[in-house]
Amino acid sequence: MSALGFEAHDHARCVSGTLAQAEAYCAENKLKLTPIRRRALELLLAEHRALGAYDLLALLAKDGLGTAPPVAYRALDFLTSAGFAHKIEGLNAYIACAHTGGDHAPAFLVCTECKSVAEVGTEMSQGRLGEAARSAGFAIKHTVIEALGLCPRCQSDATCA
Amino acid sequence: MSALGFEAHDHARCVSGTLAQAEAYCAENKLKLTPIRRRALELLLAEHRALGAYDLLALLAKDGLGTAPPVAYRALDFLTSAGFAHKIEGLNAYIACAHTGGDHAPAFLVCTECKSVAEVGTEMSQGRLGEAARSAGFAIKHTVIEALGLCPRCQSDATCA
DNA sequence: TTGCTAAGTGTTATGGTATAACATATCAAT
DNA sequence: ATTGATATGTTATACCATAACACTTAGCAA
Repeated sequence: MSALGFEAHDHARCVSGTLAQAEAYCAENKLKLTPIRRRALELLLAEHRALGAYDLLALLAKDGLGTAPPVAYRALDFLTSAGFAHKIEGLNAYIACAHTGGDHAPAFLVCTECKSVAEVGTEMSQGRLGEAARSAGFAIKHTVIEALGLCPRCQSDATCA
Repeated sequence: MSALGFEAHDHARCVSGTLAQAEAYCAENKLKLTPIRRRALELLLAEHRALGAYDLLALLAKDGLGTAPPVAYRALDFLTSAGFAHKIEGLNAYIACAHTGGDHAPAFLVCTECKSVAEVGTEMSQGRLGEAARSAGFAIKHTVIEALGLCPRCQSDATCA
């Protein structure tokens, strides 16, 4: 799967591969990838687009893994803390991470039409934001960097509609 | 008022000056800065930090300017469309704009403790996001660029606590 | 002036997002 | 086996946002 994220790819492999990486990472780091958490990640990876917490909950419910909101939010908390998923603030939705495990400061291209997301690497201390933070004496804990718009596919759909 | 936003400044002037600019901008552009909208902007400017829609609504209610949520959201829609205010997605809150009027693609340093916000200029087509968008054929409509963390003041408070 | 249209406001109801709080269960380490 | 930490089940609630419809006001044309 390309870092740019809007291209076709072998999706089944992308899911199972990332899931395997997540398992390895958890084993190394004493994190527990419980059935709910594992399935939540699997679902996010399979959808390959940003899902709302309640969308995820509905999918988990189909598998008999829980029906109340905290089930979904706890799984998402775990996945985001572990770096397996990210919240897209511009959509109040969640996406599986394209680069398994650990802390990073990602940026996203988010299609508001089909909810597909491409993850782009950044460095927290780079760019204008980091520059501005340093000169203001501001301590960055977390960055939200998102471009909302239309992916190539949805652009063509729009022009033909 | 400095662009960096965490420094002391003559606040009464910063409020009245920006309000005057907003009035001028509306006059030029056939926009109607009605009493509710004007007061909403004034309140956001006066608070000088990010306010939730319901916080703003409570303040408007004190002035007898409305009690139901749509009152606040309509005012905020107008102010954000006109470029007089921005939504901070990371807080689901709203902040008066530091640079009156018109379209721009701002970035923010957001203190999660005291909700103060510094606005930093950016260019939509610059940086990694713009680069990535171009190479992916992605059409950016809007950017969300926020650094969440602690402002200088809240850092010192935290270390002393 | 009248009447039209577009924009703004008042209000009710509802939908969507997220968490607090507490009871219960599981598991690893002694 | 006991303990302590972590995970889960469940209820209730808080917070964020908008749909829909009635009514009013402002601007404009006939």
